[in-house]
Amino acid sequence: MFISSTVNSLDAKGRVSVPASFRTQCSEAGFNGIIVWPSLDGAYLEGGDLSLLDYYKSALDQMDMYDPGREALELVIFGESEKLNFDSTGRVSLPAKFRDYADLEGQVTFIGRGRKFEIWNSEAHEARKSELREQARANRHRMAAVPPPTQGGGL
Amino acid sequence: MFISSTVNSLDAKGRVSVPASFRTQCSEAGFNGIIVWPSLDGAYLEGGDLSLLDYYKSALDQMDMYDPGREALELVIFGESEKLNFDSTGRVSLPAKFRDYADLEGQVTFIGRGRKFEIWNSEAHEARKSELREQARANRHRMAAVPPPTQGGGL
DNA sequence: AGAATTCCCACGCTATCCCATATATTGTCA
DNA sequence: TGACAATATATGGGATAGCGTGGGAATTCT
Repeated sequence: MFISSTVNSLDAKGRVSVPASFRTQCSEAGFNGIIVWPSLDGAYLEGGDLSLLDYYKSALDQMDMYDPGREALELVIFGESEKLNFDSTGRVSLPAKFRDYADLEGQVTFIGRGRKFEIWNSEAHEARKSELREQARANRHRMAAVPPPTQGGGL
Repeated sequence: MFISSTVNSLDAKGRVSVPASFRTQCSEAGFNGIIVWPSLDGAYLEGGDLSLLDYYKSALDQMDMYDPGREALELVIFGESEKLNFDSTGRVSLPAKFRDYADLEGQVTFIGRGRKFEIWNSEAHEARKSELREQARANRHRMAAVPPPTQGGGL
């Protein structure tokens, strides 16, 4: 599971160290790197290990082969993702299109989210943090109402 | 799996470099090249590796042998496909009928879709991108909750 | 022969690899 | 407990190999 937050710095070549705990997590999944894609919900990136794509593939294979919804999902999930290998010191280099999309430069924050994680411009993430806490506070009572987690979870 | 998108340029001779990650994928499937055919859904090409044809064959074998729909599908899928070999630098040369069909010249975009990939005129693909994301957003909740994949995951 | 296709080599750019240094964390022993 | 050593982690920069691209030579087809 991806937990905790870390802020690391993006260097001039577009490289950033992936937090060590995330790295071991990913390598155990069979690929020495991470899968990254631009979020559908805002100006930040999402990432995970290889098993996440297998998971999506299984889910999509259950939909009709020419369902337009399936086609759109495949194009976005697979078409906009990148496999980024770790170098010998545990960094990945983020393609320019991703840096632009999420406005990344200088400090970058990795935030664990269980099955996946998010990558934010550190300032932007700080800015939304208090709002996030309020929202969590308002919703905390709903937690008891839901069944225990099933495997998986949405995009 | 075919993931990520790349834009490469089509030269005066009708040649285009296949993205390196797609190439290794295809070669591992046993044929040093790609399978390409005009899409049934629009002015673009679809492609994949050798295993994709097996996949379609299995799917078609589940239909009634003399179902006219099956005959049509077989004729289109197998009849319109071409096997395109890589040259020593990893390019294929797209036949004129394909370039015309998909209006390809100048910049060309390869988009991974998991089991297969699409080849678009780059401008045309850029134009549909935002709509695609919206559609994916609207459909993502339809992805079934499946148990995590066992291992590997075949295609 | 002419046209088109395929093969082959050469260039430039970029991403990747590798080593060196800085910072933080853990461990060991007096 | 405190100081020092040893390990793990993060960062910076130079060297290198891989990839995409263009163009010429060889081959095939008509």
